[in-house]
Amino acid sequence: MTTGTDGTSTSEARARLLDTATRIFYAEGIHSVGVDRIIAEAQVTRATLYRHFKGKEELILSYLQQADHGIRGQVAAVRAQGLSAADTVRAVSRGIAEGIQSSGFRGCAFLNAAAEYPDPAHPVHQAVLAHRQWFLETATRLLEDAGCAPADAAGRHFVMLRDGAMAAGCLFDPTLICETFLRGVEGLLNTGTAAAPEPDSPVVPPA
Amino acid sequence: MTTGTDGTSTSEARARLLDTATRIFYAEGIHSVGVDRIIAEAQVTRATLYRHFKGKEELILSYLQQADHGIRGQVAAVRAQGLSAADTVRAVSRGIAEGIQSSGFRGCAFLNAAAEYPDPAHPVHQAVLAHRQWFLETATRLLEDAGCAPADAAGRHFVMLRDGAMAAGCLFDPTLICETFLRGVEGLLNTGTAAAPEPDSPVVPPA
DNA sequence: TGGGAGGTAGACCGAACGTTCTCCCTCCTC
DNA sequence: GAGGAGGGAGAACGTTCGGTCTACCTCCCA
Repeated sequence: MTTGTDGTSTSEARARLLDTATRIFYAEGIHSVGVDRIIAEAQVTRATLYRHFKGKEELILSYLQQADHGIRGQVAAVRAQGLSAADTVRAVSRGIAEGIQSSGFRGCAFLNAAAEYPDPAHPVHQAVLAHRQWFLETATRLLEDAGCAPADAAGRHFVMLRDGAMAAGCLFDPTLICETFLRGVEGLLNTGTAAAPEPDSPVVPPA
Repeated sequence: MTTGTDGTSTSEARARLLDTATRIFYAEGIHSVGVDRIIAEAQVTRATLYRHFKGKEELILSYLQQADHGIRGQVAAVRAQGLSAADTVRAVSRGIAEGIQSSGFRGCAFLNAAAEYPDPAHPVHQAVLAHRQWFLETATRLLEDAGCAPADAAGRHFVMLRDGAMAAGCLFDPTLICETFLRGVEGLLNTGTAAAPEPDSPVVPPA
């Protein structure tokens, strides 16, 4: 077994295992898929699975880690284009929209995983939180550069639109979802952020 | 066994079973909860479960049906107050925000169920779609009455904000989520809907 | 010329899964 | 007072679950 720069082991069988797990977990969910399915479709034996992963949970975490790397790479690629801040936001949003409209789209891997692992102490849930924290910070920074103020509110607004679009993208016409999402982003860029509430009428009711 | 007006059987044991299933399914997910857990916490025997439900799937569908009734009732109660259309939208939104901020909030029962049942042909998935169709139509009608045009786009925008808020409400500070959501709704009511895109630059990229 | 790493093949474990079954008790109603 | 429905108690069904195990093969490299 060779060892990659990040300390994770690499091998053909391991890659096949992780790719298969990614495909099936994303398409069908996590709890409903057994390791038997995965080793059968990856064409490896049980022993090989447990040679590379401590158990199913480590396979799930690797799946999410791979998804996280993919999204970070996508954002980094857009930033590397050297567009204006607002156009960078637009390009990232278009990338999200393309994902939603692509065949096999099944929602956000992280939102789906969180739905299956609600316990905040569970490693899978924490991996979701970590990814979302990064995404919120990244979005907030981009919108700040694009002149949106307050940037925190704009970033949260952007993430909320994205979450809504990703969640509904496989439950409704993806074209209309993307149209709504991209118009929402455009509105966010144009108005800076949603109007602040009047000081004497808090928008948030007491709990 | 007595029979209710809607054709479903009613009994104390059945109600205990459904309430317990609702509580556990919502809090912990569906696939990860076995019928053993439910019958133990409902303090009934296996025979009683299978006397009232054909199987676990019928219990899941009943759980979603109960949630659907609850939400429809909530909206109906708001509409019965005779507020202006815009204030009706605000009141419904405040109700959503209160739910998000309540203890034990675990996201949208329907989005969570869809994450566990991605197959569009599955009865559980179809129950989710049916609920969402009703909600979209209801929101669109309310926003149309509130003067938002085009109402379709406004309705989709509202549902997208709600989905985003519900999905993130248990993954981030609920207070901030609600603030963002309610500001977004206010912006939607004020501007009618997001700005239409320029005719020569479609917001939706080709697939 | 070894020996370790990676892999295959397949038996096996205990536990949990959803489901069905029999037996018996207690009400309520005709 | 007979009968049926609702429910309790619990054994048992076959299947699948995640995980461990032994045995053997094949490279590659020291």
